[in-house]
Amino acid sequence: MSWTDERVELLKKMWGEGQSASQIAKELGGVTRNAVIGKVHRLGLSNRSTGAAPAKAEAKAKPVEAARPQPAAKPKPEPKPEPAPEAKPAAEARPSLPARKQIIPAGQPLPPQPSANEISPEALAKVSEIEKKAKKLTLMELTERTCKWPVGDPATEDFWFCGLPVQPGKPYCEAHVGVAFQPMSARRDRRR
DNA sequence: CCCTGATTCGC
DNA sequence: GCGAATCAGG
Repeated sequence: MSWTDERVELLKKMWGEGQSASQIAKELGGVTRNAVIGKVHRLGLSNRSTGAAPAKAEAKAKPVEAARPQPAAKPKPEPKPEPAPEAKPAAEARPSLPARKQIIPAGQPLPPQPSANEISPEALAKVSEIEKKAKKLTLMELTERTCKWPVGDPATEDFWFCGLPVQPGKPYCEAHVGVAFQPMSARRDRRR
């Protein structure tokens, strides 16, 4: 794979959004995170900071990158528009709702979320506890080693994945493994 | 150990 | 220019 215009563009975009090099590499495909980082540096956009530079000791006297040969064929005069958020489909008109009410759908509410059942009270407590510490990852941010336990209502903005370190070999973190994999013995409750 | 970006240097 | 290897952290 080579750095085509499109790929470079995506790279710039994602890097600007604060995505990690490895995430960008995965998205692009055919490149490693090293390649991404290398390209980032070559493009001269390694510094993500906006003015307030960290206390890094710069030994090299690097003036300012400026003269970029641009053959007036690119309708993109602006170097950096701004890290605008992704386009949202709908669901706006929510400037700020600090005291948002609990949205409890009627009938069969949420998708089968194994919790909410009668599992080990301890396990449940554990879950509700760690969910506060969850990293709240988005779907794209999940990796092989991040807990993929969904939290919240997918139809809402209050939806994210746990994201804590997974239990080796499992798709979930320790706490969520606890509620995900029931020995199916604690559920002899048949009559209802 | 998992991850992050930074740098070097042979290609 | 490219990116694997390596370095230096968290």
